Amino acid sequence: MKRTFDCVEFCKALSDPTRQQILEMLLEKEMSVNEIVAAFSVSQPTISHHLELLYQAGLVLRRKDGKQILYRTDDQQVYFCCGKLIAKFSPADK
Amino acid sequence: MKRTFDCVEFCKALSDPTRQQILEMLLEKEMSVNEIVAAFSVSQPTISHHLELLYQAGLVLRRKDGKQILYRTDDQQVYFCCGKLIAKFSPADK
DNA sequence: TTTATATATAGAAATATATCTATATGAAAA
DNA sequence: TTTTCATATAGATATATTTCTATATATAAA
Repeated sequence: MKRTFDCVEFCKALSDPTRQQILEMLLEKEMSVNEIVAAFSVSQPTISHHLELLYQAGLVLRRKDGKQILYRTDDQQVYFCCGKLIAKFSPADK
Repeated sequence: MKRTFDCVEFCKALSDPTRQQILEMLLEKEMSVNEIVAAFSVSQPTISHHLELLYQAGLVLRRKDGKQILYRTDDQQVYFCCGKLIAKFSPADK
């Protein structure tokens, strides 16, 4: 599977507490936007904005299911990115 | 060695290209502020600001040497933080 | 001591980000 | 079809971040 990696984009995607929580939630289960909204105290457009950002960074996957859009964390990609991060800043890997 | 870890603060510290470059440079060698400034095209106060941010995040160490302040990456801490990040978002660790 | 050098801090300006309300879009149900 | 529901987009606002210039501080050299 071909993957791209932009280390700054990856870290920016994780540099907000709401996005980190979303990503963590979506590790466990696929959820619709409304379900995610229900778990936070910010508006639906704000959640959609965070989801779009995570999607652009390649950290979540999404699919349409009727009226809903279901999101889930791309845990393989997240793992891949964490590996790249370690490789960049801990090359010796003590 | 006791360490603290704030996953959002860690990612924020890495969410800027200049700071990532600084951190990478300081993996290899200890450098004074002026030496770091010389490697970039931004002002000395801007570099000092980034260094302070990295320092507050615990990612660099510093010591005084005469008139100069020498900075270096705390590679143990960076490695520790990367580990925490993986643990948070890739708990299964496939 | 005065002067020069290295770094930090203060304050302002420009840019980016997070958030909101209002509305558009698109799909399913009535 | 029309209505309803789920999500996205547009546009505005508030806040945070990055950057600058000017200046303070602290150390070493003259």
